[in-house]
Amino acid sequence: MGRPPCCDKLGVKKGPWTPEEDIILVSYIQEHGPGNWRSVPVSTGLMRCSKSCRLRWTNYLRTGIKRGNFTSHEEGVIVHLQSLLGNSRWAAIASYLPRRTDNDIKNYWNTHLKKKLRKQQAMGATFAPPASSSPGTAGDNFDHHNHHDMVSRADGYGAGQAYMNKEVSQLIAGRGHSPFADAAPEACSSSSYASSVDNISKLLGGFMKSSPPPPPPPPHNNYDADDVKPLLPLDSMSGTGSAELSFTASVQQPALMGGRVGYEYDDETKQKQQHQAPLSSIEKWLFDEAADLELSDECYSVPMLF
DNA sequence: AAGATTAGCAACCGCAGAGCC
DNA sequence: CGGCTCTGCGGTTGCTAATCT
Repeated sequence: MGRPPCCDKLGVKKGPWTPEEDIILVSYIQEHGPGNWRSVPVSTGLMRCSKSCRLRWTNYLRTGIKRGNFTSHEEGVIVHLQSLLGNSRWAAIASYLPRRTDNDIKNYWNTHLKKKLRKQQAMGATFAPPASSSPGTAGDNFDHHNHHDMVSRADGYGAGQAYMNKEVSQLIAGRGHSPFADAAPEACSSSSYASSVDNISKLLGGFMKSSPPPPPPPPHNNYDADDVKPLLPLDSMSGTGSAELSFTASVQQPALMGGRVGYEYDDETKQKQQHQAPLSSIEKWLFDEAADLELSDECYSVPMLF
C-alpha cells in the first residue's frame, strides 16, 4: 500500500534519550495525557519521531514501572506464562505483571530466564512455580512512590512552545544544584543516564519539587488484586476450554493505560468477579501467590498517572 | 594494564490491527 | 467500502558496562 514512514527520517534524532528530552516529554504528557503521539514531536519541539516518544514513555517514563531485579515470583509468572503463550505474547504476559513492561519482560526472558531454564533442564529439573517468594527482595527496592510523585506532580507545566519551564531550563543549563547533578554526575552522558532509572527518578523528583501540589487522587487510585484483570484470560488462550472468566470490554480510563499494560476495571466487573466461576489453575495460582505474599499492593496495583 | 569477549538493556524497525473519514 | 493514519506489538540491533584472558 506504500505506507509512509512514521516520520521523515531527516532531522529526527535517534539513540538514547537525554534528561532534557525526558522532562519535555513528561511535561507534555502531564498536560495532554498519553496518546496522539503524532503531535508530540510537533508540539514539544522534540526532534524525535512519534514512535520513539511513545516507546520512551511506555517503556521507561510511564508511572509505576518497576525495573530490574525480578523477584522469584515474577520469574515464576513469566516462565509459566511463557510456556503457555510462547514468545509472541509478551504484552499478554506483561498484563499479568502490571509494573513491568513487555520490553522489560522480553529482555529479561532473552537474557536471563532462557539460560536459567536451559541450565535447569540440563540438570534434569523442571520448573515449578515458586512455593513462595521473598516479599522483600531486591526487586522491590525501587522507589515507586517517588517515581509516581515525580510524574504526578508535574501539573501546571507546558506553557509555551517548548514544554519545559524557565526553572527547569535553568536547572538544566546551570547544573549547579540541578537534579541532574544530584542524580548522576555522568548525566551529561546520555548513555549512562539512560541506564539508570534512579537518575530519572531523582532528577524528575527534583524537578517536580517546585511544582504545585498534586490534585486529589482520582477514585480508583489504588486497586486491589480483585480489581485487576489481565487482558487475556489464560484459559481461552491455552485452550483448556474452561474459559468461564468473562472479561468485560469496559475501560475506565483508556488514555491512562498507555495501551501496553491494559487493565479493565469497574465496579460491575468487581461484582461479577466476586460471583465468577472458578478461576483457572494458573490464575488461581497467580492470585494466590499475590495473596500469600501480601503483594497485592506491590504487584497488582496500578497507580494512576495523574 | 590493555585488549577481547560477553552480558544486559534501551531503542529502533517493520508489520499488523483498529479506527476514522 | 476502501484508503489512510495512528498505535501497539514482537523481533532485532547496537551501545555500554562488566568480566575474562
